[in-house]
Amino acid sequence: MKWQDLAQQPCSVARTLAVIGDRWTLMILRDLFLGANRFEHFQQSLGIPRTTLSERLRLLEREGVVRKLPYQEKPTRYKYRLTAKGVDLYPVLITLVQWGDKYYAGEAGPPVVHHHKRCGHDFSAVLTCSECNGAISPFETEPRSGADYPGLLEQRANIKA
Amino acid sequence: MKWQDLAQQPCSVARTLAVIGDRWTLMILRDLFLGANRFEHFQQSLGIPRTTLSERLRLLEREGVVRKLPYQEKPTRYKYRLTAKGVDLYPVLITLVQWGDKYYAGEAGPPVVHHHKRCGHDFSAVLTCSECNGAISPFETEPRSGADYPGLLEQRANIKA
DNA sequence: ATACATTAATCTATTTAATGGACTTAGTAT
DNA sequence: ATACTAAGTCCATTAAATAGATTAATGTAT
Repeated sequence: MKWQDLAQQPCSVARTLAVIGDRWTLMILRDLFLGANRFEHFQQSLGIPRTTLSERLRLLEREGVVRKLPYQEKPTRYKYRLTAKGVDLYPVLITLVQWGDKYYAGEAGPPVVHHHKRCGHDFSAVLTCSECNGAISPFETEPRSGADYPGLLEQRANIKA
Repeated sequence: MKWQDLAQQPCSVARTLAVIGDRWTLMILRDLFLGANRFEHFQQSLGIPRTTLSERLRLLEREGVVRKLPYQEKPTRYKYRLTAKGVDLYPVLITLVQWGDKYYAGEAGPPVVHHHKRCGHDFSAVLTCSECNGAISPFETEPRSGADYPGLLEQRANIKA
C-alpha cells in the first residue's frame, strides 16, 4: 500500500501524518516556531535539499499550515508564516521535544529550555484532562469508536495478547 | 545533507525524529497504543510492505521503544510491546490525533474519542505548565538556550521578520 | 556598462529508499 | 502428503531524495 492511500483512512493520526508526518516537514515547523521564515533560512539551518524544501513548503501552504506573505516588492519576495492552524501544532512539537530531552539529551542537558513568560519559570508541559484537569496517564484512558464510526475499534479488537 | 546527519545535531526534535519521525513508524506506534502487537497485525492493519515493517520494528527495538517478547514456543514467535520509553510517546500520539480531529475529522466527527476512566468523561488533552498549572499558549512561552549550549538560539536569531 | 550579489526557486543526473510479490522456515492441523 | 500459519527475508521494479548547476528578477559596487 502506498502512503497516500493511508491518508484516506478514518484515522486522525493518518490524516495528520499525511500533512506533517515527514522528518523534514517537522524540522521546518521547528524552525518556524523558533522564528525562521524564509526559504534560505530553512535551507541553511537544516541543510535540506532545495527541491525537497520547495516541495514541502508547497504542501504546507496548500494545507493551510503556513501562509506566504510578501516582505518586499521589486522583486516581490515571500516569507512563510504559521497560520492559526500551524500554531495549533505547538503541542505536537513540544511533546516531541520533551521526549527527546528525556531520552537523548545526555550529560549536557537539554539544548533548549522552554520558558513560561506568564509565570516566569522554565516549564515542562503536562497533559491534563479537559474534564477533570487531572494529569493524563495512558493507563487511565481508553480509545472508543466515534459516534459515526461504530465498530471501528472492534475491527482491530480481535487481537490476541 | 542526509537525514541521518541531522540526528547528530543538538536538537531534541531532530533526535526524536531520527527514531520515530517516519510516517509508518508513527502508524505502527498508533497500532501499538490501540493494542496491536504482532507482525501480521501491523502488516494487515496498515498494508505496509513487509520489508519496511521489518526494518522499522528493528529500529524501534534497537532504540528501546518496543521490546520483543516470545508468546509461544515451537516455533518461538515474538510479539512487540511498548517499553516505558515507548509509552512515554503517548503525548505525541495524542497531540497528533487532536490536531487531525480538529482539522480533518469532517462532518462525521472524530473516528475515535478518548475516554478518561478516572473521571468517566471523554476528554481532550490540554497542555499545562508544570510550574503554575496554567494552560500553555505558544504566545506566552519562549525557547532559551540550555545551560551547556550558550548561544545556540542566538545563532538562529539573526533572522529578520 | 559590467560584474557581482541576493533570494527563491527549478532542472537534471545520480543515489537511495520504498514497494509488491514470491520465497523461506518451523511447526500444526486435515 | 498437503495445506496452513506466523514472522520474516530476498529480489526486481518504481518512486523519492539528494547534490549541484542553472535561472530569473532585481539591486549594488566598481
